[in-house]
Amino acid sequence: MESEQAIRALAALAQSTRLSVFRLLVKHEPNGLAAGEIARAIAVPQNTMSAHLAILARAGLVVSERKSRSIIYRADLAAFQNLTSFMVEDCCGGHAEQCAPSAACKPVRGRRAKITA
Amino acid sequence: MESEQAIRALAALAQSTRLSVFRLLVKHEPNGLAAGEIARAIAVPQNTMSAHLAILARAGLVVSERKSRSIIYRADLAAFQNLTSFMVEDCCGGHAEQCAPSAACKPVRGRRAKITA
DNA sequence: ATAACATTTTTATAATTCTAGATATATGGA
DNA sequence: TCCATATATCTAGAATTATAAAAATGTTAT
Repeated sequence: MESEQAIRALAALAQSTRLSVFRLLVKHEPNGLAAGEIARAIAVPQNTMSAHLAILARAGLVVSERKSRSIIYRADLAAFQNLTSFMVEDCCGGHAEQCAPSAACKPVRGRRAKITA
Repeated sequence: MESEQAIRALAALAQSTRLSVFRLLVKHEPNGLAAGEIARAIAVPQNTMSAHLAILARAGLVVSERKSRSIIYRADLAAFQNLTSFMVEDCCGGHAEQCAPSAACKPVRGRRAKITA
């Protein structure tokens, strides 16, 4: 992952409405939720929500698919995992065993995340 | 973790200088690095860096400790892990086994992160 | 006490982002 | 075709944030 993309993803999540949306979509995996339902659930005007969803999509954290009149949004969990792995890359200079009793350094049980699905 | 604190942490990381600092400090766990060394390593004026470090500290992502004239900064890996756990809380409505082949939903092997060290 | 060093605080300007009203586009049904 | 529904785009004012120069604070050694 490139730094620029990581910044985009973090900036997308660093806003209360969008963080709520992402967490809501994580809960609704793997079915997803329509844009209108999301706006209603979080009580935000639909055009404002549309702008927020576009930012999350551009950051790669959610994916969308049209289904009849609605557009269904889903959280991209693999993208999220790539992001967190990027942030703790080369933890403790590559000697994760020196780290505190935190699993942060080995987010995918030791191997480097490379999930692209 | 509260949403407000998560926003603070994400906003802290959503800036290129600060993201570089955090990743640098993750690499240097568990020893940490002095503020001046960080500024030099990332080639940023020391007062600018000081402001960025303060933001990371206020977000709880780094901790500092004076050591003689220098102030040593360290990444707080447990705080980072609490953050990522918060973001995928109740993943797939609590049925993580329904999720994609991504470990994002089980960041601490199933149990909920509660590390405070 | 004075000087040198390490870091933080104050301050101001420039740039970016949030929000939502108005409007536009796309889909499905009568 | 005409209408209702669902979502996106345009736009602009309000609020927030990044940056770094200047000055202040705290620490160690002589």
